[in-house]
Amino acid sequence: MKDDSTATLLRDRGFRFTPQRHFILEALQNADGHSTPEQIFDHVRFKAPGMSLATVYRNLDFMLKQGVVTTATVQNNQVIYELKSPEQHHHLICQDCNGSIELPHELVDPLFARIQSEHGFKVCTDHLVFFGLCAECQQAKTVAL
Amino acid sequence: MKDDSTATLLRDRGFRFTPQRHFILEALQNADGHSTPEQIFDHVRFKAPGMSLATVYRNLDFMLKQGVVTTATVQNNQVIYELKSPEQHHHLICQDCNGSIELPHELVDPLFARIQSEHGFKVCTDHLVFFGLCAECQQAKTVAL
DNA sequence: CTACATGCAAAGAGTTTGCATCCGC
DNA sequence: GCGGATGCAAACTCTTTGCATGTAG
Repeated sequence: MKDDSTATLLRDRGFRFTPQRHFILEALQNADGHSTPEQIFDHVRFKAPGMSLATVYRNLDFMLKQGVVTTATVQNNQVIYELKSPEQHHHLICQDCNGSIELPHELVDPLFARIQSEHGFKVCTDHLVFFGLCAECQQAKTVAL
Repeated sequence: MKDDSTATLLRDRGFRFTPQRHFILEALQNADGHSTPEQIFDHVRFKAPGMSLATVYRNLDFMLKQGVVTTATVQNNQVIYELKSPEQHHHLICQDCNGSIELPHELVDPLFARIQSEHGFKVCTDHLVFFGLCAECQQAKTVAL
């Protein structure tokens, strides 16, 4: 359970580990990869009816500051959250089936290195999301034509 | 003037080339790289007082559909627009000085190729924006410490 | 003259905030 | 019991939409 370590972490810093925070973390664990605040709220509302959407927003922001979650802004102007994991990675999201694939940072790093060497620019975005078509959906598209 | 060709394009398709559209294109040309709807509105309001923000939104959307402009969603959850240019490129935006650098697609393409070969995933995002620190601001940061 | 466009204002979606109350530690 | 956290509702920002009017071609 990711919960326990996070609970300890927060308490050590003088914060509390409330049921609400527990359910939010749970939602993030269940959604493999990425969740919008709305999706998290849907999960959480089911577990703890009466819980407020404002609490979801406040806690996502709070956990972001505490380094428990990361965020990425994606195409359709939505913010997604995910649990921060030890190895840095990114996501490929299929615009047809909405499935998500993890992309290890090793593939992206050469690009960032070239940007640094050729433009002197240090990329700070630590979580990228690329939209496109997964193998199955590409296939489906080709067949359909 | 980019205007002329766009005017012809739109008219050929049965649309009009209004002064408002002219000013919006002008704003996009002046802002080298990227503009938010708000920034475009600021430019345009100066040239044509009385012009509506709704018109800016409507026309950005319209020109996106017509293939005259492209869009990208960036970090702080803002949408930026830019004139579609013949060679595909991306942007590096400095989070300190807000300056922008063009990144040719050639640098990004190897990554997309690897994503395709290793994950069978075809990336469809055609305009990326990476946030980070430009050379000068990195320097400034280092000195400051 | 006829559709396409515009301006205005109101409506929507998504997110933040103030304040009284609650509850983890 | 204290100070952080929550719920509720109102406020705020960004964007879209309906409708009457204007205007490019």
